Amino acid sequence: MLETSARLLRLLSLLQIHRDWSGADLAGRLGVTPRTVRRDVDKLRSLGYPVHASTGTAGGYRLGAGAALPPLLLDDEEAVAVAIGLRSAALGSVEGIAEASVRALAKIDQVLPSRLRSRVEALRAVTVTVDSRATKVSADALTLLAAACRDRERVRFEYTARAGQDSAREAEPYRLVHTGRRWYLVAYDLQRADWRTFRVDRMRLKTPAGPRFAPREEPDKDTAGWTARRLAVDQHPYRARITMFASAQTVADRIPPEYGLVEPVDADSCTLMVGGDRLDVMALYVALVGVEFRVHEPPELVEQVRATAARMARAAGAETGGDVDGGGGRVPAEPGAVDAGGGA
Amino acid sequence: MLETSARLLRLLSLLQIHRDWSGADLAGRLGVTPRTVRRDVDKLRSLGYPVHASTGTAGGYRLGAGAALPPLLLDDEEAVAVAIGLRSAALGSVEGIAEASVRALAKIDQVLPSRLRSRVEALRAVTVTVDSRATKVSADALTLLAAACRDRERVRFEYTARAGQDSAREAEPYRLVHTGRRWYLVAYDLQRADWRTFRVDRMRLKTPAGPRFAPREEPDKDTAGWTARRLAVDQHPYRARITMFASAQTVADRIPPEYGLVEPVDADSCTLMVGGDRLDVMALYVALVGVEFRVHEPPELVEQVRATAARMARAAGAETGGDVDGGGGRVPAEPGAVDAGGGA
DNA sequence: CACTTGCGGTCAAGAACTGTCCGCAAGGGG
DNA sequence: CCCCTTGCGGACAGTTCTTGACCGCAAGTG
Repeated sequence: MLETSARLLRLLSLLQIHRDWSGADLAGRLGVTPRTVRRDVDKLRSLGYPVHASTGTAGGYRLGAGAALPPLLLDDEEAVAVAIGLRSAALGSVEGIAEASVRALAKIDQVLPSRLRSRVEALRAVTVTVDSRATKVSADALTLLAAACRDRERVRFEYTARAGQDSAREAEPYRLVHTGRRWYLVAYDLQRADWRTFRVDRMRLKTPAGPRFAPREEPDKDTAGWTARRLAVDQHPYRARITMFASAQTVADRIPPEYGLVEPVDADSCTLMVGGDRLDVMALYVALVGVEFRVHEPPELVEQVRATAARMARAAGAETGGDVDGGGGRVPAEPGAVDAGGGA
Repeated sequence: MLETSARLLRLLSLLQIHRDWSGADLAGRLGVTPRTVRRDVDKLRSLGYPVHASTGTAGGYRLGAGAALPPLLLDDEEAVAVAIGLRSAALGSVEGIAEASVRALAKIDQVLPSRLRSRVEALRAVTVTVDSRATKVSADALTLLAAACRDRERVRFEYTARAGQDSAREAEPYRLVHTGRRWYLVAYDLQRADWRTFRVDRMRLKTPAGPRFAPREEPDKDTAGWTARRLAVDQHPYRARITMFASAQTVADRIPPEYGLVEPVDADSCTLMVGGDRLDVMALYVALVGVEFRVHEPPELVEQVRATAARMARAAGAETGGDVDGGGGRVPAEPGAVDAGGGA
């Protein structure tokens, strides 16, 4: 019944706009009996959304934090705010979430009602880019490229090579990589018949996008991904080599794929290569993986981890906000290196 | 059938992560026959989500931009990006969406899985506030207050008055208002037994939140809202008075409620009072309402509107990105004022 | 022209949904 | 302590919807 499915969505949205609802309230809003509301709540629960309920005078239903983010139901204002927020995040003001921002932006951009689009556009027009060091890349170009990667559509563009000469290119885009200052596109260049990375700020996209392409089988299992990660690591001012005392699979599952290169050592440990612009950020990120680790280089990062650990120790007993489980495992000693646990 | 509703949600999410899907693909993913997929697509359509379809070799289904934003299904990375983006937007880096950002933040905060919470927290920790002029208000406090307003929960806090003396307060929170530099809470003060506005940066919230309260009936229909808007207008460096040639209801429907005061004049026109920090932003916002208007004051804004209009004229023929419909209506002449149309 | 893809009608079996009725459990206030 | 409110869930019966299977049709693409 369409009625039923729609009601589930509405129930989810009601639970998001308000925190406490009585069964009777919900029943009224949804136009069904309280019994049916109870059944619907059960359905949501069995779908994995944690709906908490409490009895008594102050009782009611409330949506809690679960294993997965439920579908987010935003009103117009909120949608505009999200779009704007993502746009600024994508342009690099905040480190480490740029790629994800662009992906989310492409997602919301696809479905944003046009009446809201004009509002976003207007706000964009008056928003100045704060960080003048950042190379000038438009959020629009990034959104287009992200969508092209996602939908496997060829892109055509003019490209200005390092030497200065322009050329017309056509390529199959695979990944978008952000390296703190610049954006790169990892793509298969059709003229050159090989994998290439292009600096987005040197590209001038032609519209419309080209036809769809079938994902190319890559010479080494994951050329595009590997190139992207390699690039992400290499282009940063700091490059770190860290041993993580957990399986490569475990570590890879817990970090954003563009963030670093994971290479297995044995069943219980692996090497993580990451790049970053700021040591403090890198230290926290690595600690967040939640397994035991040891930093080998650079020395600055070793020192940073030491200092952070000390600061945390001084804040002794304070809630550290982490819910990651510390991975167990042996932690061999090595002079000059820092051993650190998870849960930071 | 729970199966059916869940499938609808999954279908919606599939359509969001990719742009073109063939019916057979979707059928495979969802574990049903293509015929059922067609039926499900029909259901989505009748729920208001515009699913476009095209026939032929390159055909398939695609989710388009519709009247309302569909439930947004974000993966972990994207959720973190959204949370971070909203946080920075809420703290005032972008004008005009701060309140909405806080509301959206409260919404996502309620359901954010804890494993993501720690990531957000870590990023927050390393993100420096760029705008040093902004008074120091934590996003956490704003989120808490927004949730308290939404859920109608009393708040208890220490408040430092202008003169400097502290006092313990308990209040029923109604609105959160952002004025470019500062955040204010409009609330009913239980000790004083009257409406008050508190500067958020002078509040020190106590946890946990107090009991829920029944919304107070207000002496004048919408005291809290009116106070909030009044505050929003008054606290800005620029205050504008504008006649809009449309009914007060129409105008009120098209602008964010905190943005300005709308007062009816007659059936076809009304007065809009708005405050702002930047003239260009104000000009765009007013133009975005999409009805004919005339700016009376301040003179700077009159000039700004004039200049913007000229710039747009020079960009003649270019797409202006607006899809708002120009409201018809008479536009009386008045010396020294600027007449401007909608659709800018 | 051949092929792919989406569209929608019809049918019958089966499954799910809903409202109604019931008693039970748990929290909060008087 | 009692009473009220609120959520929980079993049972039942009638209604409704869902699903897969089959069909022919329409519309892009090469």
